[in-house]
Amino acid sequence: MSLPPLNERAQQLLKALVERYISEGVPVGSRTLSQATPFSLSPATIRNVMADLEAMGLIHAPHTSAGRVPTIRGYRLFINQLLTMRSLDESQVDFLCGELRQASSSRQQLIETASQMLSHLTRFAGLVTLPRREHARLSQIEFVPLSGRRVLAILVMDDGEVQNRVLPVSRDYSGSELRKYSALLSEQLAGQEASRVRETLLAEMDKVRSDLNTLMREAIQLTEQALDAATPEPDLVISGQSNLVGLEDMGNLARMKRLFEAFETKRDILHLLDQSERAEGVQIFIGGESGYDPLEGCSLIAAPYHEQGRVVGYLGVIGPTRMPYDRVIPLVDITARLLGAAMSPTLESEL
Amino acid sequence: MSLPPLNERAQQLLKALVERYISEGVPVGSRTLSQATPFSLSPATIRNVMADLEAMGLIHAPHTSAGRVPTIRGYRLFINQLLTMRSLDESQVDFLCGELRQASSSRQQLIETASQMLSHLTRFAGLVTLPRREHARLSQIEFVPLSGRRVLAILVMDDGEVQNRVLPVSRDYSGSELRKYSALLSEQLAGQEASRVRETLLAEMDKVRSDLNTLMREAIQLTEQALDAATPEPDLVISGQSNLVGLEDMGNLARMKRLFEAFETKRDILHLLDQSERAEGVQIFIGGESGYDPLEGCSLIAAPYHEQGRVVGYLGVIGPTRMPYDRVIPLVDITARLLGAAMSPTLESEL
DNA sequence: TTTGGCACTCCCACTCCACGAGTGCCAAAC
DNA sequence: GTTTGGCACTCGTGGAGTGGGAGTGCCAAA
Repeated sequence: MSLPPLNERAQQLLKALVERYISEGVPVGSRTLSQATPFSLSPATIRNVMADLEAMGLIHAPHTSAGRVPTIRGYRLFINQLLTMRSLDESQVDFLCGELRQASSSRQQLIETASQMLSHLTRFAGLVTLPRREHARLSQIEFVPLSGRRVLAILVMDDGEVQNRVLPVSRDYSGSELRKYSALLSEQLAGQEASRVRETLLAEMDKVRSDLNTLMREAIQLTEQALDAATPEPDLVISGQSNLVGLEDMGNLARMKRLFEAFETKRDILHLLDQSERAEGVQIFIGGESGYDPLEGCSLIAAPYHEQGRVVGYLGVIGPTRMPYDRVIPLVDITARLLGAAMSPTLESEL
Repeated sequence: MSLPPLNERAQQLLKALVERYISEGVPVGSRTLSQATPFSLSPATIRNVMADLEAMGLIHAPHTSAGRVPTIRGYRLFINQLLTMRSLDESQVDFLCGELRQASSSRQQLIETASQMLSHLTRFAGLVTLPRREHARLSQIEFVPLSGRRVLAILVMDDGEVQNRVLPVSRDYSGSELRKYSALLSEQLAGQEASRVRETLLAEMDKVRSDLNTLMREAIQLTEQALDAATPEPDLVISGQSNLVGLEDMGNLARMKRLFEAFETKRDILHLLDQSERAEGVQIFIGGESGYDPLEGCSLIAAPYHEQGRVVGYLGVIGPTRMPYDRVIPLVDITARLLGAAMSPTLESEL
């Protein structure tokens, strides 16, 4: 697969070509490149090199008498080895910081702000997954009676996250009865990780099965129902989709339609983001590289973000494959850090 | 403005023309119309009538030798006076019913399902506003201590709606202290309409101002903070936006971009929906009729939906102005009714 | 190994043209 | 007075043809 390593000159020429193509959006010819490059080589020499690069599948000519355009493999090599990052615009970082700080009172708001910032600062689409709450600790359970054989269950996590759900039940419960259950269970379960609660419940259930302690039994049943109902789908906040409408290099309408369908489904994009689990830093998916069709012509720049030192979600940017990676990558990186910091107030000194 | 009323024949011709244009999407000529119309008139006669219709601003020729296309005024007349509704497809109604029933356990789910159904059944974009909860009654207030001088306030409404918010506070509160406040306030406020609670609080505050009853004072202050924070923006759920991508008669990309920006902003569309407050039934906004630019080329079919006999929100469809009104209008109508029924379980017999 | 030269290819924008659909108008027919 | 057929006219559409320009590959000379 990987051919003999490129020599220095070929690398520099590829770099110049990709940069030029990204900034201009037009196939790059040998003449152009000979002017834009530091070693003064004649167009003819450059043509020879370009022929090699094409043979290696790094660049490609749309037609005989056009310049060259990077292939996906070319972009990949460029990003992995040749890209020199731009330093972040300080005013942008300040802006980002400020907006996140302002939104830091609510988790939901924080996520939405981060997504909007990503789209606003890149002029592409911003994505942020909602944080996984597996490791949050249960702090309190409340049951509230509703009319018509329904009970409202409220699970409060120690970080202020609240999940609630209406449970259909088989008989009416009084408020005071439910308060008893709440007290009973809060005592039993408070401080446990939500993911552990189920086990504890099962164990507890075993204990009381033969028992005639129906009170405890009902309490446990209610809680199980609540847990079942309250485990939410992982979700995704997308902003600035409209930025992608009418970008000339997003290709034809049919492709754009598929992309927007993917935005609505969310599922596949979430799945893709999860793949960046392995890596710690910024990950880049180019075009349909990952076998995911709707992203053809697009790239996804993604990074995990942390809370209390644990990866809880991902954020990123979707834009055309021909995007200024040198600006976008650092931006995604810093946004992930800042969001993490904003979500872990005790560790705010981290940055 | 409104010229002498059209005679029967002109009306029928206009009707035929609009129907034809909606189904074919191509300017309609006199020859075509003469074949498609019951009274057998020659093309020449029809041309005379069409000249009249054009003079009245009801139809319009894109260029000299093209057929005619309805103007906005033409569509308006068609919809108000000439349109014959199609009866609903029974299998569609069944489907709709089933999906809504399945989602009826959660309000949020119900809204999302309704929106998706609208977009799925029309193949355009579906909109549903979140229900206004002004008249919901407060059922319970809870405060939960969090780390770092933060308190979580939870407002539970009697219909199972829960609003919660993290409040930054000036000192740490203990759980037992907060429980006292909860009890105090729930007693005081439970059963009141949320919109009234603020008044009550103000009155109460007056009473205790000079008093040294700091407990009550703090409780009131916390509640006020919670109320301030918990009044959510009215929001809008949009589905099937991608259905509008690449619809040939949505015009150019720039227009589509504006439309998608409007979808992201939501505010203006919400505002527009609110205008249908006056009317009880289905309302139709054609193109930029309402002076709202981004909808140029589109129409909005909207209807209010009810809960317990009160209008609490709106739903509708956005599609190209050239849409099959005879199918979409009844669909929006029935969806509004079904959603209302699903949200008012006690009145389920309504349908 | 690099370079200049040269023939070649292909896209793009432009023009020209024929065709067809549809119109407006007029005079004849009903 | 209304309806109709006829006719000249207009205009968009699509295909063919054309010249220019950009860029290439290859070759022979430096």
